[in-house]
Amino acid sequence: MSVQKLIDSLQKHIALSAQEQELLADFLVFKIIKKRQFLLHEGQIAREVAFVVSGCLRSYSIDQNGFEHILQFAPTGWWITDMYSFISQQQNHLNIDALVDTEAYLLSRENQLILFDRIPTLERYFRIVTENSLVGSRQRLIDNLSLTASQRYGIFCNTYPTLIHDIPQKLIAAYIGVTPEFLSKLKNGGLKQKNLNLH
Amino acid sequence: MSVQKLIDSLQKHIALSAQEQELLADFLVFKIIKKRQFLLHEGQIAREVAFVVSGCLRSYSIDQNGFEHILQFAPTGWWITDMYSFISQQQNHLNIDALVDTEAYLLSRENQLILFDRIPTLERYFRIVTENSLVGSRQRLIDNLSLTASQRYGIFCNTYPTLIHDIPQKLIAAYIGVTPEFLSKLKNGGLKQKNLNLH
DNA sequence: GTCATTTCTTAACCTGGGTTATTGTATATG
DNA sequence: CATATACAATAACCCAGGTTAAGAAATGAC
Repeated sequence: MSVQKLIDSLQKHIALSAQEQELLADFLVFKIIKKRQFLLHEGQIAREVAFVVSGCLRSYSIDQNGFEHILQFAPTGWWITDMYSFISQQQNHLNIDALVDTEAYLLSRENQLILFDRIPTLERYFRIVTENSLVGSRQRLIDNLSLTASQRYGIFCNTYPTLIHDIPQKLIAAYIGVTPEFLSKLKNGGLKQKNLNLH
Repeated sequence: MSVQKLIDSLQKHIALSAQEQELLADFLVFKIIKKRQFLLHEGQIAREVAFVVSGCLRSYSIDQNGFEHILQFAPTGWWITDMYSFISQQQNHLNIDALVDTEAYLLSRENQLILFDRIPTLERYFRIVTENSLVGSRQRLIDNLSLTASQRYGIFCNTYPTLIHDIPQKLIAAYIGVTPEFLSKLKNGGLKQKNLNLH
C-alpha cells in the first residue's frame, strides 16, 4: 500500500503508533490526477491538502495579463495546496494541476483539524513542515530581490535537478520569473554573465 | 505588565489557563532594543524568536553588492526571527535591528520546544502563526513576480498604513524591491501608471 | 544655533529583461 | 504518417527600472 510512503515521511519527524497510523489512513483519500488535469481551479475553495506519492503537481497563479507564475512544484514526497484558501476556507487564487500522471493522498482541512486533536504529534509534524515551507518561501523571496535571472536559473537547477529534464522549459521560466524567450536567450544566446557562483 | 500584550495575542487563537500563562511567562525574556541596535547579526545563530510589544523591528539580508533587502517589518504584535537559523540552529544570513526604540519578549527555541510538550495548545498557536506567515510570504512572492513596482508600492501602503510616515522611504524601497531613486521617481516624477487598482 | 550626516529629489544616461514576430522542432492525435 | 498543437530558438526593437552624480531638505549631535 502506498499510504506507507506518506507514513514514512511523517516518521522522519514524529513517531506514530500503529493505531494512530490506521486512524490517519482512514481520513486520507487516494486520488489519481492525470497529466494536465486540475486538482484545484482558481475561484474554488481548497478543501484539501495533497501529498504526492508519485508524479508531480504544481501551483500557480495567473496575472492580469494572463501570464502564469508558478509558486511551487510538488514532486514525490511533497505537500501542496493553496494555503490561503486551505486555512481560511475562502475562495482561492491559485490553480493546481498535474505535470505528469500523479498519485496523491488528500487530507481535508476538516479532517486535519480533527486529527490534530486526536494525534497531537500530527499537529507537530505539520508545524514542522510549515516552518520548513516558510524558510523556503522566504529564501526564494530574497533570491528574487537580490539575484539576476541567470543566478536564479542556476539555483533552480540545483534545487530541482530531476525536474530540469522532465518539464517544459517555459515552466522553469514561469518559476524563476522570466519569459520563456529570455530563458532561452540565457541558456543559448551566450549573454555575458559575470556571476554564476551559487552560494 | 506588558506580558499581557503577548498573552492577549495568543488568546485570539487558543485558550490558556492561568497556570499555563505563568509557565509561559517564566520562559520569556524581556528586552529593550534601542533604535539602530541589533537583535541579530548575520553569521550568528538565531537562538530566539521575538514578539514585539512596542516599536518596530525589521529583518533584512545584504547581497553581494552591499544592497539591503528587507524580508519583514515587525511592528507591535508581530513575531520575528531568522526562521532558517531558528529551526536549524545553524548560522543565519539575516540581520534584525530596531527602526525605533523597541520592547520585545524573547523566547528561545530550546524553551519553545519544552513548552510545546507542556502546553500543546501553544504548539497549535505557533502552527497557526506559521501558516499565516507562509500565506503572507507566498503572496508577496506572487506580487513580486506579477506586479509593477508602482502596484507593489500601493500594496505596501495598504498593508502597513502606519509605517509609511514613520520610516525612511528608502526602507520601503528596500522592501518592495526597487532603488530609493526609482521610488522617488514613482511618487513625484509623475510617471504614467496605468494600473493602480489594488485587487 | 551650527555643522555633519543621513535622506530625498531630480536628471541624464544605461541595461536586464520584455515584446513581437518568424521559423524550426518535437509531441500528439486522427 | 500526416497534420495539428505545443514548445524552443533567434532576432530586432522597446521599456521599466538601475546607475551615477549632484544638489536640496531633513535630522541629529554637540
